[in-house]
Amino acid sequence: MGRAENTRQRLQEEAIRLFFERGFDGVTVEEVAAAAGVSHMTFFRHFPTKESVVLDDPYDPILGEAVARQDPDLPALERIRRGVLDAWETVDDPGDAMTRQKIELAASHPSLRARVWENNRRTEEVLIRALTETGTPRFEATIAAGAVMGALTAALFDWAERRDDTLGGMVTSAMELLDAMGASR
Amino acid sequence: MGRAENTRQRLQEEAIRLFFERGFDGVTVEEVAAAAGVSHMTFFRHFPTKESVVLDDPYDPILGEAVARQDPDLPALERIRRGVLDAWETVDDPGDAMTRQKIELAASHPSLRARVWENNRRTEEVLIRALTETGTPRFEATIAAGAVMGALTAALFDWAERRDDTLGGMVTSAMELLDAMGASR
DNA sequence: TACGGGCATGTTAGTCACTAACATTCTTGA
DNA sequence: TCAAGAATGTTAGTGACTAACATGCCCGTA
Repeated sequence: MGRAENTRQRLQEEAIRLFFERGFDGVTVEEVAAAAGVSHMTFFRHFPTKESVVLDDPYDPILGEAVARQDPDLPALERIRRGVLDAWETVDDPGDAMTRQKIELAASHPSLRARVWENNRRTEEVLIRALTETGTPRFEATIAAGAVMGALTAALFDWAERRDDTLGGMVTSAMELLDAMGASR
Repeated sequence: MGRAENTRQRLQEEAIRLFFERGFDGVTVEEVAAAAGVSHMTFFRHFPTKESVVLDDPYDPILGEAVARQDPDLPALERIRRGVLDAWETVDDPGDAMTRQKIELAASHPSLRARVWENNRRTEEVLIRALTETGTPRFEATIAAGAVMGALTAALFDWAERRDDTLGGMVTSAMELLDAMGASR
């Protein structure tokens, strides 16, 4: 691990620790940088915004590939739904303490939640591309991607507040519910 | 219209005009305030953030009531879907120029999009309440609300970029698509 | 009409996220 | 060992937003 990588990791750990202790607004970037033993400029060289030190998860490519892998004859919503479940199994243990803390933090503060949605936008674009490249009309792909990401994110924030299930269990039951919802017509 | 109301409206009109001319980042709050003939403090007394001068639409209660009105025996997703369509008809002409400009602006800039999502959160809570009060389990209501708002917002941003339909037409076909998606199992 | 109280606004002086420009110190390969 | 080049530091900003306090304006009432 190079010097930069090491600094980056220290910044992230100290940031999350401090945000948990005193809240996101209760800690300045200066303080995070000081705790990691660097100046505030170094913080911003590693993370473009204060929020991004909490939210830096690059799931997108895995998700896109998993969706692209589904049977093209299935409806769009179903392909994304199955892709999400497949991708979930691929990822190496997202149930660790650090990830849980990040999700809790993200759910706890407006400006962090807002960034989560902005990240989702990138993910939605990946999903839309995976679908349209296999024949789904663009608008349909857009709606399906929005619906799944909306449901998933709502579930994630709900989970962060209540935590009465594992992360994986929550994702699975969210997708199952979404599946069952359409079944009544 | 009182003095305050008048100031507020001037601020909003000047803000949207300037944001369109020079971009959201190309205009400072100072400049918006100056254009409206007030100081920057007055701006912040009327709008809590720079973003909120663009995003101040209180649809939520109408939507909540429309959803609550639907047949409780229908599945959650379907009740929200129908509620959205009903509420759309209730609202007095949301297809006017100002609204269109606001949506275009909102779609055009990351920090504005982020606020849209944060507003959606309030709307989702209203939807969840309307559903749970008529017997839908909480988690199911959460997923359904997230899915519909996710689909709707994705459609809205897509529309802002392409504008090859009316707003109302887009909302209707988005809801129809969402409806048709579940139909295949 | 004068006045008094409350509401809308102004002034000033901050804090904090974030950026640009330039200087300094490590680190690494030839 | 000695340059690059990478990583970091320093300094001086800009701009969103806040707190505290001062001023001006509009209203009903005496």
